[in-house]
Formats: sequence, structure tokens, C-alpha cells
Amino acid sequence: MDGKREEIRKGPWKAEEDEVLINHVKKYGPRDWSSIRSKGLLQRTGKSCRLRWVNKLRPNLKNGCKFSLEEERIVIELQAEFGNKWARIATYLPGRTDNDVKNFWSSRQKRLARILQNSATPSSSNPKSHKIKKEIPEFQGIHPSEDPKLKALMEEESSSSKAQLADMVNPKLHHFGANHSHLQLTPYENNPYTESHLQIHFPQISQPQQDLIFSPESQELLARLEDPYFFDVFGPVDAPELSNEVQLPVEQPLLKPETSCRNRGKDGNDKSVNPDAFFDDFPTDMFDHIEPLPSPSDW
DNA sequence: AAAGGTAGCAACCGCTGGATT
DNA sequence: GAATCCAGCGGTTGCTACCTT
Repeated sequence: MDGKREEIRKGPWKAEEDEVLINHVKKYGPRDWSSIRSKGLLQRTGKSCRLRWVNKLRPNLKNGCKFSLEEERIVIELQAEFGNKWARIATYLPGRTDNDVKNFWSSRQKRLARILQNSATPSSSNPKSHKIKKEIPEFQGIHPSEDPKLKALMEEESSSSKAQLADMVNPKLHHFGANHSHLQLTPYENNPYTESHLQIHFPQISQPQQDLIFSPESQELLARLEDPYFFDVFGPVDAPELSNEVQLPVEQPLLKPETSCRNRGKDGNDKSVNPDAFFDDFPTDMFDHIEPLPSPSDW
């Protein structure tokens, strides 16, 4: 028996392997993955081949394209609805795979965990505090330096982490308190390569609504952040109510065209200022304020 | 400029469920 | 009905590039 033939190759795919796989799919369609190896075309398992096809080679994938604001919203909304059913969620996101959605969510959870950890550690003793500051973008339309209250918060060194968390949370809470969002999602599984099935309607936030950010309710939440048990209310560390990014919503196209992929670095990371994450990591009960989604079976 | 930490991504692993024999 | 195969899914890990000090 030829030992080399039995050897299963793992790790990164070479261009030649991709080519073989693509040719196989062209010939036989995206199936019979195991036969690729049995025919001696590739020393990869059928599983590996399928994964490569689904995640990287399939047509119309948004490879290397950062999640748009709309996509983030969809993921957050559907994660609250379905839980970690990444494949199911991905069916609502044209060009995205379950792996994309999973990685996206996991990144956010990690980031959140770090934020929470930082919030529990005095900033003066936290060498990573600079990281947190970096992750608090300017509010769209409200720069910290332009708003006295926000500026005061930002300058409050003794409670910087909590202030940051409050900064992150409040706009969202007020947004949801003041707006009954209307979200309509349709899976695109019947037409996987078009975005036409997807319709999302989000409320536009007005200047008066922005003013609500600093209402008494916001101040109450700030006070709650001082409560050591505050975070327990929402559950474990991965409770999604807090994030490191703040974004007031602005009117945007329902879906960005693929050309909306922004400038990216070598590793494909977005190098521009990230305007995302208005919906970052909400507690699921926050969506109680929203008109409920129709049952997925009705979509 | 170097070091350490983090984010993002690609790929693998183990499990499950459906189809086939 | 049981056994086997295979596709699909979710969790996890490892690598690379980038950022900050």
C-alpha cells in the first residue's frame, strides 16, 4: 500500500488545491466530497473539501469584507432570536457563511468580556486602558469634545471604565426606549446569491432623540453601573448589553452593495474608522421594546 | 524598533441527524 | 430496525497582522 496516498493533508489550502476543488464542483456540483479524495484528486478529507468550498470558494461570498452595520444588526437580532444557530442566521446574510457569523460573534464576545474585565479594574492599574479608549469611537454627530456631559465623562479618570461602559450603553437604551424599531428580515435561502429578499427597516434617530442620551434615565443607568451586581442582572459575562463601540444610528441604505467593502489592510481588516455597532451586544430583553419579529416559520 | 497583547480569520474536531443499504 | 455513510453544524484552536506602549 502506498503510504503517501493514505496521508491526509491538513492546514492552509494551496491555490492548486483550490483549483482542483473548483474543477470538481464544476463537474459534479457541490457534493460527493469524499470522492475527491477517493479519486486521488486531493489528499483532503471530504469534510475539509466541503468546508473550503462553503467558506472560501463558493461564488458570491463576501470574503474579506467587514460586516456592514446592517449585517451586524441582523446578526444581533437573530442571535437573540435563534441563539447560536450560526448556519440559520447566515441564511439571512447573503454572502456570509456560518463561520463568518460565528467568528464575528465570537470576536464581539471576547471584546465585551475584556471591556467588562476592564470595568472591574481601576484604570490606573490597567495597562490596557488605552485600548478601551481607542475602541470608543466618536458618537456620530456628537463628538465628546462637543458635549459637556460626555466630555466630563470622558475626562473622569477615576471612573473611566465605567464611564466608558455607560457611554456605550446609554445611547442604545435610549434609542430603544424612544424608538420602536421595525425590523423585517427574510432569509435568502431560496435565492442565495441575491440580496433582494432582505429588507430591513430601522428607525432613524433624530437630534431630539440624541438629546435623550443624556436624560435622567441615562444618569440612573450610570448610577447602576456603580452597583457591583449590576452586570449580574443581565447574566454572565457574555451578556450582550455592553460593548466597546457606540454608534448613533443614521439613515443608511438597506443593504450596502458589495462594493461597500472599505479599504482594508493586508490581513483584510478594515482600516477606516468603524462606524458600526450601534446594536452592539444588547441584552436580549432590550428587544422587548421592539415590535417582535414574525415567527421564522412565517418568513 | 521591539515586545506584548488583541482582533480577525481559516481550518480542524467532534457530534448530530438524515439518507441509504 | 440496525448499521453505515455523509453532510452539516457549532465549538475550538492556531496563525497572522495590527496596535499600543
